[in-house]
Amino acid sequence: MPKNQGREPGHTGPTTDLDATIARLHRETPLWQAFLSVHRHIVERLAEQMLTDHRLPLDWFDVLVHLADVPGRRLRQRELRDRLLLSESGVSRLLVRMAEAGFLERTPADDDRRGVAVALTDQGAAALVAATGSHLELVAGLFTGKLDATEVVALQHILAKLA
Amino acid sequence: MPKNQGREPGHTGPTTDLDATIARLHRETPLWQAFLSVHRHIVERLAEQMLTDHRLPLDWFDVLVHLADVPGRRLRQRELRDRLLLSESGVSRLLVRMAEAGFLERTPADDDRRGVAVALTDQGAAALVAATGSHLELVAGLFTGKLDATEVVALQHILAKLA
DNA sequence: GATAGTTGCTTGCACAGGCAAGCTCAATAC
DNA sequence: GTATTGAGCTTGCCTGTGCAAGCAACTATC
Repeated sequence: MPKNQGREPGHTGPTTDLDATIARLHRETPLWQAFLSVHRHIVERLAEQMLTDHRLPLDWFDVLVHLADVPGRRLRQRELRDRLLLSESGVSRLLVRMAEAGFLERTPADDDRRGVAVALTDQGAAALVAATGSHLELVAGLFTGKLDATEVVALQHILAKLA
Repeated sequence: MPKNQGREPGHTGPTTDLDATIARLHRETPLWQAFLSVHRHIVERLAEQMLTDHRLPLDWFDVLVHLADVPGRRLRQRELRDRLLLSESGVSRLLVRMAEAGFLERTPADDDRRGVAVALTDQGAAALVAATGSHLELVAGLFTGKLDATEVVALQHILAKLA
């Protein structure tokens, strides 16, 4: 690997800056890179499995979970937006698609006539119930299950500090 | 919170299934949810900072890092594809855009005339050098720096088991 | 209560990504 | 050699997302 090509020793130039930058990256990011890598691979597998086994995009599953998790199985669109970390338009169109597919119902909110209330349908609930089992199995297989009790506790602690 | 509405006690139906599903989700996913949440928030902040402070999408920065990290600052397109976890077409168009912006050069590979070799330009190297400092600071601020030495080791260990 | 500002949502536009089809070149079989 | 298969990359089409503009309804101030 040619370093500092065609430079007298001691000379400082752009190539040297670059080498220093690379060195810093090597020193300071492996942990973060590992975190990213683990995340990517698990999410990829979860999404793939959800889609092939249940014909359900993982995002849709997430929406179903959030809806089911709330009293009355019903949320304002705005609230979903917060939980999903999606843009307003993104949520809007996502929910339209899911409503067209029959997983939820969009009705005008009763207390605010601009607003839209999103309610889980029976079909949505059924899809959620059907998909959850194998999803949790895979989460366990790829994540939780790979760690022993001590590590789980440690990770809980660490993630709490990072949140 | 109304549960089991309009059902005699002991009856088992869809609502009960749903409740059981929710209960499982509550029991089995909080760790995974925490992981997802931490990942999302950090990535969001890193991407935002990279874009506003350096007019550089985080994906582009990643490409620059991978290119700079390799002897000769040059990679086959196929190799980048592996490291970036992107589809072939995705990489192709991403690299075209970055080449148009002057960050890298796409030339035919010398050993394989179908292939494309991607080489870091001086401008690309300069952009990387300029952006890395504040990026690493933010990574430290949001991630590594929030953990003490023991936790770092623990997390390394955990991520290695998950990889 | 009118007026101004804000909030919740939708829509037009632009852009990035995946898939599948296509093209060129390489490798292998014969 | 020729033929077949496959690898590396690009392009057309479709989908999904964000941004900004727009609209309707709510709130606050006067």
